[in-house]
Amino acid sequence: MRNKDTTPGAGSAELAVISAKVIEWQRSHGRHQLPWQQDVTPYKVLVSELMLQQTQVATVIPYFNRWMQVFPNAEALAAAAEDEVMRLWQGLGYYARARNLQKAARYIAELGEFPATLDALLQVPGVGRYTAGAIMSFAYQQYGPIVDGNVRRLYCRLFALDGIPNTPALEKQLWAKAELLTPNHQQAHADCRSFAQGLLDLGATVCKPRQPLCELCPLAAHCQALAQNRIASLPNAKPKKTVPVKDGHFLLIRQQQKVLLVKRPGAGIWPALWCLPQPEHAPEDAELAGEFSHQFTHYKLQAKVWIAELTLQNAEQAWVDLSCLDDFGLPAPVRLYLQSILKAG
DNA sequence: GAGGCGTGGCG
DNA sequence: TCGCCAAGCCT
Repeated sequence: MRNKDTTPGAGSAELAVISAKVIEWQRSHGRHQLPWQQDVTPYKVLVSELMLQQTQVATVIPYFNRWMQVFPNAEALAAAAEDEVMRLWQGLGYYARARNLQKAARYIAELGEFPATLDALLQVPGVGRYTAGAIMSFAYQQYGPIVDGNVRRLYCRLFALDGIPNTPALEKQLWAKAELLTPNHQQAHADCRSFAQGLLDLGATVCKPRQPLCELCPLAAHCQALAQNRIASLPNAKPKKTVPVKDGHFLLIRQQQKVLLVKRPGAGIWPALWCLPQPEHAPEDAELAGEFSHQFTHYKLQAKVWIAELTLQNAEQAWVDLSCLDDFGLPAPVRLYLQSILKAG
């Protein structure tokens, strides 16, 4: 019996048409948002993809350019001091990425060659399933399925997937679609890079979270959510969780224009960054120097800064002139607070 | 496998 | 002001 696919909108022939349309759209409409996509190297893709995790392109660009000036290759990064790595990453957030990136550079330098298969890339620190696929697609122009926030939204609409976001069940469906839809470099004329870039750009500029531009979408004829008039309700809303408020205390220990900073531990919040000392509780009989608050993804920090005298600090420490803060990697809100002191005189 | 992990932009 | 979102990964 002939193998005939009767599934509406999900046949392998239609999948091939869809991926071809993504590539064609990318070639004619796609933007080259990333200036380093000329002259691609695996190291550049690794650096940019780590920086781009949960971070928008416009934010990453200046960080990437500075990074490549200082650490032009994996060997330079492998040999760098941790403080310099953190200084260049400061302000970008999710600081474990910076530490992972240096671990990755050391791993690759030790390996002697850049990993070039999905399985080998997954062994690299900081590289997960998405990043491995992105490196295969962008750096090697080979088969590399990707599922990120853009692709998630696009596939949920295109295939009318109405699972609950952030659940293994939906993730499994999404990756299954990605593996089917992603072109293979063993096929003739496969343009794996344009497909991956096309997916990301379509998600970012057409299949947007709010007010998607379906009239401009090259996949509109294949979109099940559009056909079912469910564009506005797919993907399903993420279950929302209330973020707790936490109190935090910081010590301002000054000698004229210098403040005492301590290096934070390598795990938890703000790993390996320099920061004002943080006691468990507010010191007794201390004068309040100031306050600030900071909104994290998972909680809100209400911080009080207390004027204090020099005491023994159980951490690496440094006296830092307020005019030299750029020499250290600091948490963004702490940097803001210290800059306000400098401004006030 | 659920939760921790930053920061900035935008409606 | 507030909530959502962003080229996710690790434990």
